[in-house]
Amino acid sequence: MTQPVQTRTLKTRARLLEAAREVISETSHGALRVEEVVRRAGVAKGTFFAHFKDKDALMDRLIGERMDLLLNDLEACPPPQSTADLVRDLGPFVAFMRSERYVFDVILRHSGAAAREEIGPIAATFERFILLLAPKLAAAPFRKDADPAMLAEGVQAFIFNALGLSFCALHSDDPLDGRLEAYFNLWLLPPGGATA
Amino acid sequence: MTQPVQTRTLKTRARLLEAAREVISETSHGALRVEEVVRRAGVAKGTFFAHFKDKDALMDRLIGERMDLLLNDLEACPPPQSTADLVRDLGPFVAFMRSERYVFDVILRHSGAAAREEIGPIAATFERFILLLAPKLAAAPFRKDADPAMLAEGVQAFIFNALGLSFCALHSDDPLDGRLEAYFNLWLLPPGGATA
DNA sequence: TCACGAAAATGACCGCGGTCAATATTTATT
DNA sequence: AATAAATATTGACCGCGGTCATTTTCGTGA
Repeated sequence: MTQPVQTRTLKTRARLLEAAREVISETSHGALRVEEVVRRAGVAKGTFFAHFKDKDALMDRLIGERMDLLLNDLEACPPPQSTADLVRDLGPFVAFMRSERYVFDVILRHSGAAAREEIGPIAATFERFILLLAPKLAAAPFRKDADPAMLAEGVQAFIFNALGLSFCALHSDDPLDGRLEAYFNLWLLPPGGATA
Repeated sequence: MTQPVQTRTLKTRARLLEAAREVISETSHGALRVEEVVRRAGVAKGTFFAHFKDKDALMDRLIGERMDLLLNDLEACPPPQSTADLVRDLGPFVAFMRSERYVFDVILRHSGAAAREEIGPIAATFERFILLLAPKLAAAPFRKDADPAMLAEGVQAFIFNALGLSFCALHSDDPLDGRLEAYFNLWLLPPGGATA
């Protein structure tokens, strides 16, 4: 978990990560078993926990790296011209977060920094999310009376809220998108706009 | 978990719940072990799972009932005259949610209905939260251009967000309250108010 | 009061995450 | 090259949530 010195360490860790990615690609995040990962990596169970504090730490890393890739795409988008644009641009990112209930749970658990010490990959991703979204919101035709970073934090909060509510009865995406857009309209647009 | 018929069933369930409350009051929610609960209740382990789908279901019920009591107090409050008032009135409710990391996690996991079928106690509490808060917000000197229920949902979202962020570095309550008030100012007040 | 079907309780058992003292391997030192 | 110190690996073991075939208890009708 700290910085390794021996090449052996790097090799082992890489094998563990590769095995984990393999398992996930064949099944799902929620179906991953540490015992299966170490079996594929050809190491003992204890070795896993010498490299990752716990199973959650592995998930933090794997899910974090996936989210980071999706943020690259978001970063490449031009500033949205409407809340509908914003919802669309956020689509893949949100889709991954709701791809599995287990994934969403892990993300929730790590969205705030887990401890003072080290900021985990998922928490870092959300920091990046704010940093990346704020200037886009500032460049968009949205309200100008608020700190863009704060507006971005609100967007994040509404995404979490909508996801939390959506993980139940409904499975089609439309109600989620609609709900998000309604929130964003109230949060981002100046009053007198398209709000009810 | 469904409606029991025999009085024996009621007795056993009541003993399990009482034992669980006892354990929690002596230790914490996170420290509760099913084996300890059944030991105190004087029943076998399997009996527990005949009464509760899993440990989470027990927690859903116990935490839900605590939240419900706190909502009674919130209900008794007059409409807030400012966002600072609102933050103060929400205080006990929020304090319980952040009393333990484990409690917050359970609440997050159950804040949306777990399944189409039955709405759990915690999810029901949040429905009540919206229903209860909306008219108060409508009666408060806040923005009038939005559905009060939606404003209440936003308040909920910001609470979750602030809590998620607060569960890490800081332990004093001031930054949480301050953060909440800042969110509420932007979300609830008409522009041109006290916002930056 | 006895018998019998239904509901409840039992506890041995399993899966899986996580631990740790013992062992093996690498690196540093002379 | 030999030795010691540091680091990585091992796998038997534990804790605890959850299962299920079996047994016990309860309600009901003859």
